[in-house]
This record gives sequence, C-alpha cells and structure tokens, in this order.
Amino acid sequence: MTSSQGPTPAEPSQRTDARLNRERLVAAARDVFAEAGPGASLNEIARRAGVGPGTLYRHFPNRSALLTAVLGDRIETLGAHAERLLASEDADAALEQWLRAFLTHARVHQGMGSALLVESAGALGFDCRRRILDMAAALLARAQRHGTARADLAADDLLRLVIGIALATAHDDQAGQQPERLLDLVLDAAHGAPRRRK
Amino acid sequence: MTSSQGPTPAEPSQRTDARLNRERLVAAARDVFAEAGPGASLNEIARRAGVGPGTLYRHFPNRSALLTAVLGDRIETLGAHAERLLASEDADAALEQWLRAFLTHARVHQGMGSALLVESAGALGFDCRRRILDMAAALLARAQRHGTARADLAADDLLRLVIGIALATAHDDQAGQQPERLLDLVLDAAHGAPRRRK
DNA sequence: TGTACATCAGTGAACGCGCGTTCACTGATGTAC
DNA sequence: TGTACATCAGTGAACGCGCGTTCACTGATGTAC
Repeated sequence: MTSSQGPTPAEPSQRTDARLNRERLVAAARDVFAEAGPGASLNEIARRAGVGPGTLYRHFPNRSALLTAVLGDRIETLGAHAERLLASEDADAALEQWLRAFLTHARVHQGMGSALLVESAGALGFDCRRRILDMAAALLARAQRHGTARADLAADDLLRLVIGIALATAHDDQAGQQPERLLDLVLDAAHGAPRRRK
Repeated sequence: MTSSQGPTPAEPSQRTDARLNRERLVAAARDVFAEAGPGASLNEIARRAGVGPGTLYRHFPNRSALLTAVLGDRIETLGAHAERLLASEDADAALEQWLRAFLTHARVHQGMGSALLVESAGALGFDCRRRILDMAAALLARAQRHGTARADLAADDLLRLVIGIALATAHDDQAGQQPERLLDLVLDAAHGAPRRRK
C-alpha cells in the first residue's frame, strides 16, 4: 500500500481549519458527554468547542455520529489492549485486566458506552457493540480453554454485568472503591463453579 | 389508636374528586415513568391522567414527590415480602427470593428505582434508599449468619449489582432470560468463596 | 514569490418545539341551616 | 330532605427556557497563474 503522510487516513483531503474544528468538537463532546451523559446538549458541545452550531452539523449529521467519533479511539485503545493481552501468558489475568480497562472506560462515559452497546438499532452503534463484544468473546474463550473461567459463561453476559456496574456507579463521587469491588465479585462468579440450584 | 374508616391514613380529609385525581395521576405516572424513565414529561403524565398540568402540581410540588408516590406501594410490597422471608426457614433462599423480587421491581421501573437509590440528595429519595437498604441488609446478615453467604459482602454492594443488572438490561425487549441469568451469576459470587488475588 | 479567485468551511440569528411551571378564573364538593 | 354558599380543587392558556436544526451570508483557505 502507498504511505500517505496525513494523520487522518479516512478523510481524503481536508482543509486545516476544518480538521482543527473537528478535533475541537470531538474533544468538547468527550467532556460534555462524560459530564451530562449521551443525551447532552449538542449546542453546549458546539459552545464548548468554540464553534457555531452549524459547524457541528457540518461535521456530524446527527448525535450518533458524534458519539461514535468520541468512542472511536477508546475502542481502538481497548482493541489494541485486547490484542496484547491475547498474546500474554495467563489467560485468566488477561480477561481480568481487560475487563478492568473496559469498566474504567464505561464508567468515564457513564452510560454512553451502554447507549451504543444496549441499543440494537443505529448502524454506527451496532459496529461499536460488535467490536467490543468480539474482544470480550476472544478473551473469555481463551480463559475458558486455558484458564479457570466457567464454561457456561457468555461474553455478552459478562459484558452486560460490567456495563451494569458502570451504570449503577456512574456519577456517584462517593463511590470510592466500590466499582472495583463489584468487579471483583463478578470475577469471582466468572471463575467459581455454579451453585447447585434447588 | 382510633380506627378511622378512610382508606388514606395520612391525608386528614380529602375531597373525593381530589382523591380520584390523585389516584389517576399516580397510575399515569407509573405507566409513563416505566415507559420513558424518571425524566419523563410531567405534562405527558397529566395528559395521560386526563387532568390539567396545574392539577398535577397541586398534588405533587415536584417530580421527586411524584416518583416517591409511585415507588411507595412497591416499597411497601417489598418490605412485606422481606418481613415474611425473614421468618422463613432457609436464610439463603430468602435472600435470593427477595433479590429476584427486587430485580423485577427495578427492571420494570428501569432506572427509576436507581434514580432514587443512587442520588444521595433529595429527602424523599433518601428515605426510599434507606428502607430498601435496610431490607437487603437484614436478609443478607441472616444469610451470612445462618446460611452460606460470604462474610465479606456488603448489602450496598449486592444491591448496587442488582440495580446495575436492571439498568443494563432495561428497555431491551430481546433480553429474554438474561436478567435472571445475570442475577444467578451474582448469587454465585455472593455464596462462593473469594478467589485468591495475586 | 505574489496575487486573483473559486471553493467550501464557519457563523449565528432564527425557527418551531416541548418542556416545567404559574395563576386568574371556573366549577364541583360538602356543609350549615 | 332541600337549598345557599364558602371552600378549595381543577382548568388551561400563557410564560420563559433551552433544545435541535436550518440557511443565507461571511470569510478563510488553498490553488492556479
């Protein structure tokens, strides 16, 4: 493949001011979404980015596109992390470390991740959901084969529990160590044998 | 105490039309909150109840009062259930059954419960949170003393996990048996021994 | 390197909307006689 | 039991607000010469 020197591979050729404003918008959106959730005001995001509302719409036709842009690099990071962990020694530890990273991500975006993960509609959201689910599935499968993870555990269930922890502890400043504690509990369940049901 | 024949013990004497409208409002609020979450439109609730917006405000000065009214009988029910279960034989089964009932409640009110449970502010909300936490704590303590529940488990953690399940699976019609499955996992964690951490 | 200009990004006032909330008015209720 | 009336609940138009979204206009950018 030919090596293009631009930092944005997808966009063919963008004016420098346009690229700058786009970056400003994504940065502002990251902050505002983190503060006010996925339903945050788009005007507020434009204000925070120092651009007019029209500029926001020029770059992102709808809220979902903006959400996806914000999530984009997070997902890249999580994906790279998963890749590395899949090559590591301890399959159990790999799963655990990735879930911790995912929890941090989901908490900071308090439900934003889940807005995309839970809602089945939305083409862009579906893609995000798929990619994260794939990462979790790969790590879980390895922990089941070469580790001590329960065989009767689905990746979607595990992920959903962690999202639940994020949602239930989001925006609670006095939560302290609770999110980590709750994840410990879930990890216990992921490795322990199922109880005999009556 | 003297036995008053009225069905509303707290209200001293209410006109019949007022009581009727109040009931209509609570019923409408229950539906609308369940559909649209705790941030649902109050005008929509009034509309659904067939009364003017002013009437809603006459009965409930703010959204929190209305939320509390809706939650009221649910909490009564959960409280009565907890009372009964505390007198039952199997301490573990009692905790499990109550948590299942609580999950159903929290799911149907998709985050409405959590709106009151999580937010520490709000005098009325605080009361709800306290009462539910007390129920969970009593059942958990008994399961720890006379059952197999882990000693290093806090009632707030357990409750928060179940709320998380409710939030993460709310409004997902194709969730199927997932909520119950996730609760099973949490129950496994609640009874199993903690893993040795590296 | 310097200038002219076509292109396209940015602007921000303005629109319609539904929201929460108010309040002067209407009307139903229940009581006193 | 029937009527007069004081009380208080209900009404719903109206207000201000912030939202999402648009679009005629302005202005910066990068290219062609």
